[in-house]
Amino acid sequence: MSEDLLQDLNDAQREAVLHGDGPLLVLAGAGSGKTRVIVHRIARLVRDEGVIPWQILAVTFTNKAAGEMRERLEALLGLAAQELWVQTFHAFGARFLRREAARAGLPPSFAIYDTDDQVRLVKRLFAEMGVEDGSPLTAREALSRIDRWKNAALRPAEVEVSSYDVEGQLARQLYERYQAALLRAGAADFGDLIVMPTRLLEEDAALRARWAGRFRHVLVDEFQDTNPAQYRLMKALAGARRNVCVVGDDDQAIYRWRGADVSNILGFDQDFPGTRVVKLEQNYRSTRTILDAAHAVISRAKRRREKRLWTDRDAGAALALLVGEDEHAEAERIARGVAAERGRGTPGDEIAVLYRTNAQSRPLEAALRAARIPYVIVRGTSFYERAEVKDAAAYLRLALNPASDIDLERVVNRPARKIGEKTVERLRAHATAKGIPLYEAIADRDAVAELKPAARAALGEFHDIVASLHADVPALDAGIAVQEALKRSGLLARLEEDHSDEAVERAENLAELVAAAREFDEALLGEAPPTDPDDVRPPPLARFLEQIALLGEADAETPEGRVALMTLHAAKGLEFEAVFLAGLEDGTLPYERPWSDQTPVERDEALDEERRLCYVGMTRAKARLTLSLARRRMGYGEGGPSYRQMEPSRFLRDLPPELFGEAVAREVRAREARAAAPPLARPPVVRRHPGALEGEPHIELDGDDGIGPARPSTPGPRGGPSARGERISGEPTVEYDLDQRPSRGGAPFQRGARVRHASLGEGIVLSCEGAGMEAKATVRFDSGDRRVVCRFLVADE
DNA sequence: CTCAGGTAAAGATGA
DNA sequence: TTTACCTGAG
Repeated sequence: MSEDLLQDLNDAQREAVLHGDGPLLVLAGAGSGKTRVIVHRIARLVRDEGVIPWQILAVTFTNKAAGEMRERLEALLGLAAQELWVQTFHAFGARFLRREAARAGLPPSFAIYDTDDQVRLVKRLFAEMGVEDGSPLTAREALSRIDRWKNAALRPAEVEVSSYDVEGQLARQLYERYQAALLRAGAADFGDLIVMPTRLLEEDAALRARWAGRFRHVLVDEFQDTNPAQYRLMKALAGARRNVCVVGDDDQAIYRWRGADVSNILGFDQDFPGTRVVKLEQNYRSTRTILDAAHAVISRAKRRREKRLWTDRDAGAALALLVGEDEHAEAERIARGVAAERGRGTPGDEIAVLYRTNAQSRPLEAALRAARIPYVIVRGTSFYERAEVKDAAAYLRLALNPASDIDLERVVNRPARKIGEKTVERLRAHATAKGIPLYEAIADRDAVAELKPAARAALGEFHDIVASLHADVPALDAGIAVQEALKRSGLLARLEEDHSDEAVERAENLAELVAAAREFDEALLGEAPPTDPDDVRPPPLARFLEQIALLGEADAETPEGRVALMTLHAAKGLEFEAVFLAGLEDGTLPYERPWSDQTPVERDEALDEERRLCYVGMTRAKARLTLSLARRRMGYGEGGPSYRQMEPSRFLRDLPPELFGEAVAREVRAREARAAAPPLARPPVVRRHPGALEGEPHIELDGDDGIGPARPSTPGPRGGPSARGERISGEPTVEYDLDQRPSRGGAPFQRGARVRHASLGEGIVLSCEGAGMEAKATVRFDSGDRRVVCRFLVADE
């Protein structure tokens, strides 16, 4: 029976799949078939061990991972897979709390507040507490402290802050009020979805017995990313049976900033004595070259479990490196590289462009669009973050729970009903004094007595809308509920009056929301009735709203044929034939905040995490990996945006030159020899490697490339076509123009040169004085003539 | 008191 | 570029 489940597994994988009861730690390197092991293990438990699907809990961190796991389980188990508890930690927490809402002091239809809601709530509370806007503790900072406490599963009363830590004291006070306000509004934040179940289980033995009793097996994916609260939750659920299987890789721990604690994985076997440890070190994804490169980067991390992935695949293609003068030139080269990749027949959805920060996506998008390459930006959320969609969601949440003040404040004047800040403020004063929600205050004669008749009328109208939604909508299917909310609130009508492009787009988004809700309803129809007697399922609308809060984009799949653009964080768990990793510069990757005040230890830890992030990115590539960097990048200095000279990433310097191919290695050796002697002025060298094919891995650089010994670089503006090694179609593709760089000093821009400025746009240089960093140019922009420091200008082609 | 339009400032990762 | 605050018109 289980034969087919064990086929095509290596020994280590088979050991993990076949492991019986008791704790199991699977250390699974990138591309080692980790998901396969979890999926096959679950399938085996159900098929061969007779474990009932709803007795198995498998938690992941991302919706993507949960979705993939569920899909593969459905393929193996069919309908039986539906009742498996396969979901993210947070989705599990929400599901748990819906059932145990009363114990947590929440209504079963509690809303889940996102970061935006949290910030608005904190600002409100700060105002109540008399904390000024310019306080040293911003709302976001305060929330990040609260978040940290929640990651440690601390309740407000348990938080200890030194009496000298004034901001900490304030944050602690805020935490108390914040939590009370959430409860009053009948809402939970992301942290609560973990903390509340954890604490309820830990403190109530009967409850724990019930839940730990029902889950005969608990599996945790991406275990390296668990925070202490999640760890305790897992432990409580595993109970005395201790059938817990955790799978992870400390080299891929990239969520330390979210409170993840690698010691959960490093110390697991101590916390669960008798743990069986299985290591998966054979990689099935990447070529040897890619693995060697990734290892060169990760092996220099300060704190890690020693291990090395191996493969029986060939060395494969050499790494490629692209160097651009600035982020636009870098993006152009990447676009050309992507085009070449497609030219050799790689489907678009097997190509990814990865970067550290979302801000890097803009020039990449522009370049891909210019090259007519279809792409898609993969982001956790975006659709549900749109203002109009959030407005609609706020009406729906009010329909379920009118006491949610944050939602009410959001939409009380949307669409505009002439209810302004002042009106709300007065209303709030009454609500606070009487201890009632805003919704009730609106219906309270005393509260609205002093308002102007116009405001009173507008509020009354709004109250009627919410009241009617509250009366009619909660039991309806999600699709109809959304439609009703859009209609009765007037959101859609107002947009349809307006024929601007923006309004049309917003209306389309709302239509999209209705469609998503209908789809959701249809998916529910396909649900088999629960065989689990304890399974209580909330009504469709509540479930839809929960999905919105937890899932972000309903469909995270890359549309067919499109090149995927995403952050390194979003790339975890994915794989592509060809990967372009952009921005390999110190400051970008590793990312570094120039003003950060970290201790040396914190710096080391942060750098290690950047290293792991780089490792994650590199190991996404199956066959070809291209690295790229920009010599300078637009950033923010004092006095607005300006170009920063970037040094090649230290991670690049960790890579052995041979990985870029023999030609590069030879060149680097030659340069090393030359570096011993003082460099003389030499004419630009352009070497072409005969016989290389179009689209082959290649390297384009002009001087300090990060491979081999560093050489002092010339500060000051660069640019102009001379520095942008042109690649001529059909020509050989390995190019170096090692010593080509603009002359030192002199006016950096010729009269008549086309230039671009970050905020002023394109222009033509009229005159230019000074030299180097201090040079100033008079430029004719569309908006008029301006004198600008050349540093802020880029040569435009 | 609301609203629209302008200006200054921003600076990372996600459930 | 986008977003948050500010200012003046209605």
